[in-house]
Amino acid sequence: MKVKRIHQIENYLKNKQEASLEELKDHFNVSLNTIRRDINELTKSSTIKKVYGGVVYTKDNQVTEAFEDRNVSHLEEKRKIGQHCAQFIKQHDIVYLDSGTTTHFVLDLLDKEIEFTLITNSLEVINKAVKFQNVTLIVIGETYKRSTKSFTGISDDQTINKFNINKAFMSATAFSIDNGASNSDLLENRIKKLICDRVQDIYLLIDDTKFGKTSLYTYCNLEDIHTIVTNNGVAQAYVKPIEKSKTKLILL
Amino acid sequence: MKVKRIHQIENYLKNKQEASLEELKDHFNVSLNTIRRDINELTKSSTIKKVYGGVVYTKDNQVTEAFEDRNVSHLEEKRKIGQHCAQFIKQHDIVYLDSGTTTHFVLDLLDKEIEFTLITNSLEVINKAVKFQNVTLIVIGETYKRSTKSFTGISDDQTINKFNINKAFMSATAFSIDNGASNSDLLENRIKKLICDRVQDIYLLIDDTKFGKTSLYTYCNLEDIHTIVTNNGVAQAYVKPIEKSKTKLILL
DNA sequence: TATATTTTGATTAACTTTTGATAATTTATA
DNA sequence: TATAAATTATCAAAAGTTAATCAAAATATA
Repeated sequence: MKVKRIHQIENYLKNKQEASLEELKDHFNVSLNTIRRDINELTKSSTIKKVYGGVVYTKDNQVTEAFEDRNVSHLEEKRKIGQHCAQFIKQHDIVYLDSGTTTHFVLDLLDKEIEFTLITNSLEVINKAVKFQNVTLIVIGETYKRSTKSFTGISDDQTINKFNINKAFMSATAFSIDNGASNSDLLENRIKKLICDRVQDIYLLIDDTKFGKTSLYTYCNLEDIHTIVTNNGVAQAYVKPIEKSKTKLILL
Repeated sequence: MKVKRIHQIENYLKNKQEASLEELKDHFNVSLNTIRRDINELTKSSTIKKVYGGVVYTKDNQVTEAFEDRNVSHLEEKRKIGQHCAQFIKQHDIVYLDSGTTTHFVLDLLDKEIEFTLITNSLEVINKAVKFQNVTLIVIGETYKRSTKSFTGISDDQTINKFNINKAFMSATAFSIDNGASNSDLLENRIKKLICDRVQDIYLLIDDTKFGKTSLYTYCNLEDIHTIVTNNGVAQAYVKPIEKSKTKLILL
């Protein structure tokens, strides 16, 4: 009985963040005394703090955007790569911005006056894009995937196929001369493939650590990529073949 | 409870941006002296600044929901209505949360442990829902509409029709006994209608100012609504007919 | 079933917060 | 600069909270 109630109290506090002892007494129909004893036990084991007259649940509830960025590797390279691509978006473009930790930076330096259509499946891109008054924002994908902060899973290919996209800014888990741009998630791969099949200019935004690797599913080959934007540090073994191809290489 | 009041003061200021000490004294029913002491504590921990005769909330760098809430009328009623509905969401429910300024509050007091599927077209709901680890989050609608912060326009009705939703928490521009729940945007109306045609239990979350009015398009009639949740202040002229109907009425 | 153990609620004394009053000081502005 | 209003500091009374004690009730164990 007691253990069960203590657990319930913990849950109650998790949701409400804070509560007075009076409130808990009424809610759990026990005496103030009992609540006190329960709270005494809880404060030992849980992240609950006692304050005069009540309790507060202390656990970092808010993870800020900046905090999330802190765990991104090669952040500054990615920022540079993304921001460099802002210049490629022109008036009346129909643009696809991929999910990932690089592509959303494209919007950071983008002129707020440009009118264009932005198609994306990335929640980070969506939240940055809503601030652009002249952007027509379209989301594709249905089911939210926490690990990539993107909406994956599309009900039918027609949803994507009806858009005439002229520029796509893509991310990738890996890139190699032979296997092109690849990633590891099947649902995401399906969207990437559908986009790349339809778009005129594919921009691949990857930092130098992605080169010479291959992930599970290829979604696009080297010859289909219009421009690769990356940071300086790519080995000559990869630079040479790209320079021989018709794909443009930008080293930042 | 001191801690609770201080927290409430902080929230109050987040919404109002600024307040005089007199105003705070009246709102929280404590002495000026106590408010002063509370403010002193708050200025240490929060982004609140003391000015002569009052306090101001200095806008923080994160995009807070509170900032957006600033211009919402009847905010406290809406918060109460939304938060009250948290209890209706149970394990394994498939829930639709409508766009609007009330419905997203449902998530504020919701148990983070409950596993359920959440379908929505509201960006505010999406951004609150991503913090729930046990929620399967599905977005419907494609094109972002700034005025309602929601995704409207769906490529085909099948997208919605494939979900078996059992509870829908709906907002409305207006509600009347004869014309039911109505709103003014055609694209939004289409989604609302599709949802209401398929869902088992329709909860209508509206503040008292919406009663006795009719907007352009009706999406749902009184007899189809399971429960109306509103604040106390609804005229008897509307309360009586609802109580006679099979629709439940909750006055907060 | 009887007995030990735990949990509970009532009581109360010790303690903390809140309050309002007063007086001295600071601040805004006419 | 004068004046009114706001602020700070201090204090003691009032109100609310806590922790300790103890007996009754519930529960577990022999």
